[in-house]
Amino acid sequence: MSEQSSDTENRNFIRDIVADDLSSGHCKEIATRFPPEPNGYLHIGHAKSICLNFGIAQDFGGRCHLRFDDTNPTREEQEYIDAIKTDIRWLGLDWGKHLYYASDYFEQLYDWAVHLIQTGNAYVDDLTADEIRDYRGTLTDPGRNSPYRDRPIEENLHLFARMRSGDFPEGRCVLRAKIDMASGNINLRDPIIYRIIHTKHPRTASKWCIYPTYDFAHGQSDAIEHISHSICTLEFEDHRPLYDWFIENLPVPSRPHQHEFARLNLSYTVLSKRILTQLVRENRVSGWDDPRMPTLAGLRRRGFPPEAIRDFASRIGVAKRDAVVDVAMLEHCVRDILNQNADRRMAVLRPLKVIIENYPDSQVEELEAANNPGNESSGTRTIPFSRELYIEQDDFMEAPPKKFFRLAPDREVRLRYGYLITCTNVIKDVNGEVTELRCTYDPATRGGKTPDGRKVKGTLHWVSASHAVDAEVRLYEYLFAVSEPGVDGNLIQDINPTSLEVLNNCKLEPCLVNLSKGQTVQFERMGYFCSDTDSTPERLVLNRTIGLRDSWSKTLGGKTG
RNA sequence: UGGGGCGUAGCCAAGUGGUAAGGCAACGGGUUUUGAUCCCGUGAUUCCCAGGUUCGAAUCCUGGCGCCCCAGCCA
Repeated sequence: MSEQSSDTENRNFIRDIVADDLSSGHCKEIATRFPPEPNGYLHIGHAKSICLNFGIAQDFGGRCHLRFDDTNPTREEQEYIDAIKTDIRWLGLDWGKHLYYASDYFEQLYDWAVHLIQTGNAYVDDLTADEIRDYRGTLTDPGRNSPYRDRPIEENLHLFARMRSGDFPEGRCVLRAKIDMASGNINLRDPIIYRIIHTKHPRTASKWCIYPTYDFAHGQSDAIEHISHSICTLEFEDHRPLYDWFIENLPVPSRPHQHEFARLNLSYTVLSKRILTQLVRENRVSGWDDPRMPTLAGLRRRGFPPEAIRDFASRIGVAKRDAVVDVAMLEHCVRDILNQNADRRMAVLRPLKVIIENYPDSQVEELEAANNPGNESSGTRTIPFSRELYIEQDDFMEAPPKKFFRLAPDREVRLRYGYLITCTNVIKDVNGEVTELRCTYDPATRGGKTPDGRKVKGTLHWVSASHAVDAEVRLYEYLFAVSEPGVDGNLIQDINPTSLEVLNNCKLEPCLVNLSKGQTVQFERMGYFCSDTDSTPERLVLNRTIGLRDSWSKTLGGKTG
């Protein structure tokens, strides 16, 4: 029953197809695959596909392969292969022993190409790239047959063997499937299936100088691995007839089927490997793992929990219509997980000195604070309280507007887990900037309690000045300033110039010196933060993973901190 | 003007002839030692449009309209 209800929750048209294929006996075992090309880092759009493919395998008792689609050595690198494996594991999915490479099948693929030649279904074409384009026709005009289309089989066999042995320079000739130059589907107009590339391959080194194209490699690799459901994105929809044509014309060991779904688009972000690569190459971000990047490496460094990304993937669903998911959905998933799991701490990002004038000069109290008030089992910690503190600059206003219930002259607020304090004096510099606050505290309110039942609207976070740990904190906003970057043509102009703000004078609660890598905590009232990879024991560097929801800034009129 | 897809609330998304699920966002209200969390409440007389079939249509039929993808020796 519970299995059924979870199936219902995750239900989508592809899972329905899988379920039908299983119940109709159409297939006995489910096998899916995630087939990245190692030419860039994985992003959250890939996460959607990963969760879909691995999720189906998990829920239907099947398996999911990780297969690198490494058929073009001019673009692919070992670095990407390693990064992709790291990212999938981090996401929490496991290919077990099923790690494959399309390049594992080069010999078999070559034999099948020969088979196509022998059956009169492929030929070596000497036309140049320009000529091939010209002969291909247009969307509305049919193509024309290449003059080399009817070469004798023996000649094709001989030429193809010479292509393999390196007799020709790149571009000299290609192997083409012989299908239909007049097809309305351009993919069927004698698609190229092998081309000459004299580039060292990350895995096969210099063994090959001809490489199969995606169309020729993908379906056959699926067949070799006995993939039952080959799930890909919509742009491959009109490749399906070609996918099927190869399967039908080759003695492959199984009969896989391709199914297409809509790729993920996210507001305020770009999920195009080409553009992400450009951002990295042009140093518009610090790298593939820049915390503003939608890459899994970036999200990880930013402090997004993998569970949140998986939850997001299941919430957005899978369908065939083009859609732009609101990034707020992702943020909700992140906050949801972090709210449950992140320990609470206090940190002042923009410090304002507060002196408690009636607090004994050398006294220090250790006050107890809950690590997570919503989760008793997370325990408590202790925080030092002393005469000199820091509070957030935004938490004081000399002339507060209505509904501002933080600190102001002659006002009383609660210091969380500390005491109630009242502001008695405001110290300013020559420019009139507030530099320090003088306050008094009520000794009867230790721990922030009000034994007399008095109501205090404002509760502020704070940190003891002499005990505070200094840190740099990096605040991030969307990398792009508009919800659909690039719609108006120039994507670079849509880059948000203030997507990174670095705060250098942040004051953290002492126990934060021990914040471990990969641990995300909540700074009360400020948001979720994690240690950055740049952090060292001498110089702490934290990232703001995401802020808390903030209805106060909304009432102020959209001003953000 | 060729071929392949898709149109259900601001954004996702169920629904497959029996009278429009759910989530996000937004907006009210309650609780609160985080203006957070949590809780409660508010949305489609209508499913791109127009006809038709039917007792009954988002679902079937016909005709429009709109959007996306395809002319790499990329994937």
